[in-house]
Amino acid sequence: MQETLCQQTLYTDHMEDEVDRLVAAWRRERPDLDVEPLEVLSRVSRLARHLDRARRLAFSEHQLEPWEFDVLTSLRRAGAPYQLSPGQLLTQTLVTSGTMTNRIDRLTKKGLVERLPDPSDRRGVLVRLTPEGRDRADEALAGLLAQERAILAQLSRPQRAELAALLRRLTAPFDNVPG
Amino acid sequence: MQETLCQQTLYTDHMEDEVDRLVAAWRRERPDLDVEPLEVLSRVSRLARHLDRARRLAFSEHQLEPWEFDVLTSLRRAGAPYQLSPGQLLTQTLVTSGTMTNRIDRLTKKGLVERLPDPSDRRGVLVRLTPEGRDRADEALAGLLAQERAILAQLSRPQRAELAALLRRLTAPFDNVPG
DNA sequence: GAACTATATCTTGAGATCGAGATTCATGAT
DNA sequence: ATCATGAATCTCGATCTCAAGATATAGTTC
Repeated sequence: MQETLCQQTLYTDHMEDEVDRLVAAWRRERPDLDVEPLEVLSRVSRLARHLDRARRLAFSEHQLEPWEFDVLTSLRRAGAPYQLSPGQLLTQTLVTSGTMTNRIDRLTKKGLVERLPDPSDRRGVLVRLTPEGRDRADEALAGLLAQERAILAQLSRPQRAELAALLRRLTAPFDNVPG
Repeated sequence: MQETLCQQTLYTDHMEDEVDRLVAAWRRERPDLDVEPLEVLSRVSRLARHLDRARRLAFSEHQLEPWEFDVLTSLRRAGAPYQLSPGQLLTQTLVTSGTMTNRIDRLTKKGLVERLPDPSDRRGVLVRLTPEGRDRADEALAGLLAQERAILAQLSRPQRAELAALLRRLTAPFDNVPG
């Protein structure tokens, strides 16, 4: 079973992508450099951009922007009463504090979240999902999962698990240190 | 050798990351949904954002922004005479045409690229790297590769190859169809 | 309990991106 | 030749993001 997995992955399906062309170009132009790192990390960056575009399309059916989705779902999965501090939202969405203030302002105007004073820390604020915000998040999530499933159909289930495990080893250092 | 690879990957090093927490939260809040796709694609998106931040830092030593690096290196690896059409730059950098026009304007002002009329198509333009642009690209690339190597040190060489192959299967459909 | 240091959030201004539409030229059919 | 269609690039306005600094409050040490 594991051998099958590896053989599949390592030896079949050599359809080229832009990164193959990019790496080949570097090897021609700069044969003195080892560009192996690009094989992984350029693919990550490019795939993320493709995903952004696809998500923007998927969400437009629900009149949601990707950034709105990110904030609303962070609150949604926090569980009832669906509230987090702006600081917690920062670590989930990986944007700066100025950006988050702006996002909360706009979502408040749209009636999808509301700001409450933090009862235990007068410096702080809590952002809470409104019932409408919760519904919008749930709808959009279902759509996103359908789209992502289609993209991942290129891989078998064990391949997806393998991929997730390899990626985790790269993300964990970022997520677990001050970063 | 392959068995070793798989065993390592599948069974060791279970340091958690934000996506593990995110997936656990969804399974608690929405046990009716299958959120397995997030294990892969949320990691891709988040890792890309971490990489963006790291790149911005690495490039600041060379007074380059990530977007400048992307354009300059696209031209650099095209080989002498280091020129491409704006359209070719679009497919490499995955931005819109308005963005690319703006980028070329700014790089021209900085003296890193220049615009030439396309001799074979009077609608078209060619963007050419200046000698200084070429040097800046080469310097920054070396720095980037060093940084990326450090990030990838979490994985063995065969694991990196495996990861690249799995990612290729996801990027290839985007890169090879109209998209 | 006063002074410091650290934390949480917000404000601001500059810059970058996007989408839609306009412009200019190429290509192919009639 | 003329027209229609399509392609390549640019223009423009709105929006989004970031970085740096400002403000207010919490802890901590003496």
